[in-house]
Amino acid sequence: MKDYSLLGYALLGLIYQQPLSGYDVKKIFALTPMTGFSDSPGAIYPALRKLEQLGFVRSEVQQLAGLRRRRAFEITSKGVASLKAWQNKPIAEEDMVRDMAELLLRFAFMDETLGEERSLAFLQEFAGKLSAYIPTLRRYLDAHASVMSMSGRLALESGIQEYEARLAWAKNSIARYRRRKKE
Amino acid sequence: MKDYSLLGYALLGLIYQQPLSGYDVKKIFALTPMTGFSDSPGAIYPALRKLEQLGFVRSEVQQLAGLRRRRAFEITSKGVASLKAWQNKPIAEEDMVRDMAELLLRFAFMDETLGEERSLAFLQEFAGKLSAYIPTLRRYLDAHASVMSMSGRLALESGIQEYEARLAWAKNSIARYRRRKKE
DNA sequence: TTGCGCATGTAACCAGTTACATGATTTC
DNA sequence: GAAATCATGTAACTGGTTACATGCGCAA
Repeated sequence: MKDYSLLGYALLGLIYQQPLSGYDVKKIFALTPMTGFSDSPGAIYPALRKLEQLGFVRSEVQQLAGLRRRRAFEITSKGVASLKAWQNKPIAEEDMVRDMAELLLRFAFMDETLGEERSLAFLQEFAGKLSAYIPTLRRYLDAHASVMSMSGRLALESGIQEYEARLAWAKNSIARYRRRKKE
Repeated sequence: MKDYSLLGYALLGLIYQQPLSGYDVKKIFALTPMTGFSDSPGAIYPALRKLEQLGFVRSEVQQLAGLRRRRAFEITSKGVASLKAWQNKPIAEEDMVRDMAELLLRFAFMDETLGEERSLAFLQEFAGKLSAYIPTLRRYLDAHASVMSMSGRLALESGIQEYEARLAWAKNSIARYRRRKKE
């Protein structure tokens, strides 16, 4: 139930959707926009083992006719509970600063695990935190712009605009969930 | 000259601007938007040591009247060369996928180290790579949207919009450098 | 005189990287 | 029968995390 690595939760989220082998995961990380995660076996196989030791997944070696043997992992009820708990955590300011990717990952599987109602609530919380955080960055920039180089100012500006883009995205996404609810 | 950790280059960039102690660095990481870097001593002091072993910085213990002793680090010519080489590397597609933060960090100190002309060229390269990369993500989304949950689609959409925001930023920044050149 | 901020460090642990290693099956 | 792909693993290393540990100087 404790904090676990981002990779661990990504695996849990994927395996929640359907049982997967290490190689399946490798392909997903290599070929879909879930890049950012390494597709190296040295990352994936030990992480799956770890999840198994924790009792979050169980595995079974399959020897299907004509196919190579593969070890398929499926999520356990304990794993589901851990995944949901992680997704349900309140959003900390820290997460926004250090780990935007984690927040997006928490959200990515949320419809499936917690339902659309909860996804909407998550977005509202997210938008609220962003609205509070962005002005602190703007204030910093305004106060220090005069002593920064142009590239330094622009780099900071880029960071701020990233947050603004996320906020716009969140608002738009909220609207989409609301529209869907009405239908 | 080899690849070194992001933290290492961040330290090099900061120390390039002015000599710093470990505690100075800690404050910067804690109090400025250079968050994302841990301000824990267990991260900072060993990293500074490592840079010193590599010959990229040198340090000196200062005992100023009335003040606690502090070890101040300053960059060496070898450190400057390493910093510039890192900033000058061509932008790889991989960097865009895995390490946007690294690209922004390379740019953040660029005016000071390489000059505005080079900063402009970097932005042009960056914008070019983004323009090529974004459509591949869009195509993936279009092809797979029908089998994804709403939260899944939106999470991917969020990633794409982040890249679009960076591209808009880069174009706008290019215009700013150009305007400045004319003046 | 207590406690806070300055200031520097070490040690145990852990996750991920790179590289190595193996072997079956399918395709050309 | 060679090469590509499927498929799973291990081992050495490294960088960062958390937690611990120390001690000075200043202000209340």
